[in-house]
Amino acid sequence: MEATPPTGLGVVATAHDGGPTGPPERARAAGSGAPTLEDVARVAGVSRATVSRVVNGQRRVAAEIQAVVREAIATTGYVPNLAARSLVTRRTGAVIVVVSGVEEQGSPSTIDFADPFFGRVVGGMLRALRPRDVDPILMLAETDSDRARVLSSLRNGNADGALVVSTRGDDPMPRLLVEAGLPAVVFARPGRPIPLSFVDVANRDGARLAAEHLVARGCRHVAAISGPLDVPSAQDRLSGFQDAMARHGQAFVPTVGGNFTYESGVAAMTSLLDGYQDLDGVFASNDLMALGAIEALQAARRRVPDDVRVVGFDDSSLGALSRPALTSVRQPIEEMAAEMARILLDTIADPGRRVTSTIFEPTLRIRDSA
Amino acid sequence: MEATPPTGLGVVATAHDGGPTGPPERARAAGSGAPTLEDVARVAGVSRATVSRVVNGQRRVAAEIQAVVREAIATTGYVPNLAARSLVTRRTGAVIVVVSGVEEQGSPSTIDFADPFFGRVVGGMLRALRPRDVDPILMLAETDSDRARVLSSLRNGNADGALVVSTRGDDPMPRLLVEAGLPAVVFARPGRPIPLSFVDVANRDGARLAAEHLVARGCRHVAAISGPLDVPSAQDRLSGFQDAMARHGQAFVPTVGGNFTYESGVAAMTSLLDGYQDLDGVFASNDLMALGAIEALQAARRRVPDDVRVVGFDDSSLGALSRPALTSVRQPIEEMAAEMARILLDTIADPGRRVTSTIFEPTLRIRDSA
DNA sequence: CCAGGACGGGAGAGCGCTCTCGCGCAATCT
DNA sequence: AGATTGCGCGAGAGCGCTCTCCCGTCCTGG
Repeated sequence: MEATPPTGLGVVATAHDGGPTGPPERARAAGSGAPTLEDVARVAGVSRATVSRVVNGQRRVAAEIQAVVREAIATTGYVPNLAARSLVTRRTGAVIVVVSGVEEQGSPSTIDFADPFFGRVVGGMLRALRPRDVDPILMLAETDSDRARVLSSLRNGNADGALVVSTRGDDPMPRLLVEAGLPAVVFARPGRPIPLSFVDVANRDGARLAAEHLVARGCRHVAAISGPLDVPSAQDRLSGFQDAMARHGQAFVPTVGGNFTYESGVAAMTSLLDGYQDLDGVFASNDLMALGAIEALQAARRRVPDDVRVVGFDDSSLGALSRPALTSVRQPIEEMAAEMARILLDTIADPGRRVTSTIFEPTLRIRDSA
Repeated sequence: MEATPPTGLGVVATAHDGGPTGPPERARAAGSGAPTLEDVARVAGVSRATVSRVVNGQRRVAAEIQAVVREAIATTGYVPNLAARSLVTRRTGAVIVVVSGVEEQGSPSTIDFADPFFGRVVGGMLRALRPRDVDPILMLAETDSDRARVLSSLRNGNADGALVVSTRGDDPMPRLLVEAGLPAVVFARPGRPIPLSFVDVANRDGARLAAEHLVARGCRHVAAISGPLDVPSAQDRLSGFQDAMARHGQAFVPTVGGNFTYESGVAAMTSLLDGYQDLDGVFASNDLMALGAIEALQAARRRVPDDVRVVGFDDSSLGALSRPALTSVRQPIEEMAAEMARILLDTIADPGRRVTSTIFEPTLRIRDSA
């Protein structure tokens, strides 16, 4: 591996040792301060083009000239100006991470930044982006104007592509991106089928895992708390769970819908207890609702897991810390996010690339609640 | 819904209705697709400079010409190319959000993206940045080379400034930024005093709130679980708590140090119980440790809050969801983050601006644990 | 009635970079 | 030996934008 660009605070200037051929000019011109290609070229005694070639490692450059140029780069503390580069290459080395939600009347936003999910996704992307020297620009997309802003940023090369994390099934962002022909990858299968790459977890398999675990633990009367059914993943989790239970003899699974919040979990469980006193197992489509369900169960004097077993979905850090610790279906969020980044980068490099999807297998994280 | 730009790889063009004065040229030149200032100028029948003035609202432009230009902009679907603009203005309209940690031998990173703190900070910044059309670029800074990368990005105008969130007291990032003379604002007072703007919460006041609450609830034998004392905030929280207790007659507060993790909270509490059986109140320097303390207390058959009252610090979402729900000192993270963004933007706009610090008052969020 | 502003607009010079083109030189082929 | 190829380098043209000049026009005051 050849020496990476030296960087070094950049402040400069390892003493300029009156280079071999270098004229007695200063390494830095008067300008704004940062050394340019021109400066490096002068110090190295070559042309701008050659320095550019060395920096980008494009065409072959004689070894000795390379050495001289590299030294000149080190001497001047040169770092490429990305605006200038991107102006001509039409590549920015940046992608937009769109956190997309749909504005609601009730709450100010569907986007909950305190949700650890958010950080885990971004963290996963970062780990995959950084090695390829790509930086993520964060943008919110709640309103139409937000979405327009994302689109124009992309359209005039402010960024090379988008990684979209939606909080709702009916989010228009993915469709807009496809229509604009922009490189993008979304987290979770979009509500309507569109030609767009995505990564997802095998939601049905995760639900099956939960079902089989409850059955194995001896549960005979289980219920489900589902998410909003317009969200594909909620849909899959529910039907996957129902199917698996049917396969184990329980034809009918009492189900109440929630909206992925803690409160909705409490409410759903309460209403479930109203109609079905003999429940001994519950599957909630996410951890927050599972936690709410546990709260409602305890309020109703049902012990967890002794009387009723509860399984969640997400394996969030909340579930690990609550008591009883929550048994939950784990989706490898970080890896999924990293894969999104990889797919996007590949798509940007080769726009003709087919739309792909990668489905990750969930695992069951068994703790105390079931 | 109006017809969105017809797709096609951005190829084009709301039907050009043979504009008023427009020559029969196409609105878009052959080029790469995106319309440029030149295109707009041609359609509007004015010069590039005039269009630029309208776009940037700089000098006065005759009202009617403005109208013509605006229409031309709409017709062509023009959006400024930020790379080109930034090349000449040396402003990018982007800031770097540096999530900074220090590499450790043990764990792969001190940065925990699953921590809701992270998302809340970013969310707060976003809300303040967006109205001023500035986008955050996310960067990790764990290694020296990461830090060098942040610095060079800044130095060559890849971004205008940095918002730094450190996870450790001895983080070198703030110092490096100051030395390089780059605009930056950090979250929480830096370990060593340096001329750098920051926002923080009045940690001592928060600790006092906790102390007074415990005293008011009748606690007579309280202990503290502190964070690493090289972190200024941990230091302040502890001494603030000790001082406040002293003012209320308890001269000595048994203290055990933790490292802000759940496990360290469990360990600290366990060791505290070993030495002091009659404890009736505990203050932990963050919620995670408070939660750990509660776990240890319950394991030792102490009821919370009946036997021992526990107060945490952070008012994290975890604390709200745990049982008993955690009483905690709340710092307005989102507002603090927003303030960071504002200070940074002001500093960028006026580099001569004094270094400032804004300290936020914490409040006590009383729930069930105390 | 004419000089002096004030103001609105155009021309053009770059910002720092990449990339195509062409030239010179050495190595290879006929 | 001459002709041909190929390779490495330099020259120079922009990428799309802003901004400083400068010039023409209109308004105002002496």
